[in-house]
Amino acid sequence: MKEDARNRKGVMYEILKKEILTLVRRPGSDLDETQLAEEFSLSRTPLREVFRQLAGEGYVELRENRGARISDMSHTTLRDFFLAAPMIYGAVMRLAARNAKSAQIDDLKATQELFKDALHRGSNEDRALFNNRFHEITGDMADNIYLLPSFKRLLIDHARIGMTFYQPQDNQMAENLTAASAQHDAIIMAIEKRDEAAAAQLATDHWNLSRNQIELFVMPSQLDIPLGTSSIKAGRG
Amino acid sequence: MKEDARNRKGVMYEILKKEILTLVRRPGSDLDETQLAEEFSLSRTPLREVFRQLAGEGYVELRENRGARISDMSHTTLRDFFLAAPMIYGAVMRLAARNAKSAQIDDLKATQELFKDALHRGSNEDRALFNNRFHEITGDMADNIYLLPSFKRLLIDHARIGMTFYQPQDNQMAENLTAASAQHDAIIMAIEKRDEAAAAQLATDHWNLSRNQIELFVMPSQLDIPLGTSSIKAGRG
DNA sequence: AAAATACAATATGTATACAATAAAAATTTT
DNA sequence: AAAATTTTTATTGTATACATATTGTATTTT
Repeated sequence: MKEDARNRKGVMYEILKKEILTLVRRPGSDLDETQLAEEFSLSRTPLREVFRQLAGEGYVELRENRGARISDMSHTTLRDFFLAAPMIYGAVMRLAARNAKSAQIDDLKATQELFKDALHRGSNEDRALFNNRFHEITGDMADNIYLLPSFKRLLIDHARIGMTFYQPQDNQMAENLTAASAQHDAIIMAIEKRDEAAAAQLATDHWNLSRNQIELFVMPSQLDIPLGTSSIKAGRG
Repeated sequence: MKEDARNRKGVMYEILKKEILTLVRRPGSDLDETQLAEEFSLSRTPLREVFRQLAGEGYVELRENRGARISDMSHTTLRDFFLAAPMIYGAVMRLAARNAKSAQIDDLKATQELFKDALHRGSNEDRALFNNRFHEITGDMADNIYLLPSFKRLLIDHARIGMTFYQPQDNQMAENLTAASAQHDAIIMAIEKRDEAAAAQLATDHWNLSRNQIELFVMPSQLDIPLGTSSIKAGRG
């Protein structure tokens, strides 16, 4: 952690973000001002400013006179997420194909390589973080300040949902990760070709894959018990 | 301004928001910490926290070591706005029709009455603020945390664009305001009937009306000069 | 005189002390 | 002993003093 000694505030901001995205800090858990101030060698004043910024971006929730906590994930989270994500992300991808600058495309390719590397190494944290970065870049490419706030909010929970549901336990899950990586490659190509329709379609495909992955996780082994048991699948409706 | 004497921070937050929405504070203008601290009888510490919160919501922009300023409106603002608004607002309206609680519908009706009253009185500020409140309520009705960030960001500039372009100078503009009010009534009805398709269609209609209004403003009098002059309309493409 | 440097003034960022509020513990009352 | 009240402790919020960075002005150098 040889970051600039003067920029402790920015360091804390980045570390907290990463810890939230990778579920090192659990949704709903409290943030202790005094303890964090100690940990990052910062006084409470700049620390509280970081809290407010993170709150504005959706990482944490602030409660008057009662401290900050990591943004919670409720039972409606998945439903709300998959309701909004395809639309927002479809729009972002379409605009990314329209507006991407070549430097951004280079950045996207480099990030995809890091993502693949994390896949090989089997590092869940890095995979989630580079995947997050990959999508953030597409957001920047789209270059529309009105879409970005929701898109970034989606990416936070996308990472956290991914950390929860993408723990390759069986063959099918591992294959899905490979498929996701292939989709990234296809996304890069569509953007490079300025093929808006293809980009928008790939966004949809990407979410469908996510949804399938989650269903695999929620319904793991198919116990094959014929009658009288409540189905987990039904419980999600 | 008989707000709670202890809650000066919240008062400042609300006042700044209103002043930004109504263009009392111009886009791009600086916020002086010392002066505002004086004005609201607050020390710089809580003041800066409010800045960061407003920045998170898109009202102001923070620049390191260089103070805060009101979020700017650039030449691409209108284009970006009308690109994103119909989609986001269409989705919000559809969900509002699906999920609205009856207390929220009552709130919406009450706000619409205040909006109409402001129209009659000819108060541009109140019209913009109650229109803003009207749409905020539809956002709450939609009840999807992933759509809200972009929706709220849109509403900020919707209010500011409205303050710029809805200054009834001629008959056509005044008629458009009446039409907007009628659309609000229709929106309330669609939501109350849980007619999602109608609600989504009204969202589209509402933006088309806005776009027409802006064209009226940008091309005011039709000077009728035949040749050799550059068209303002072309300049916007 | 123009450019570059050094200095002064202003504004922003951080630390700390104190005040207000909420939570926990101990005491009193029933 | 259970409930209610008071007291204590911990945590959050605010003010102020100080440190650092930026901007504008004056001085020096070419």
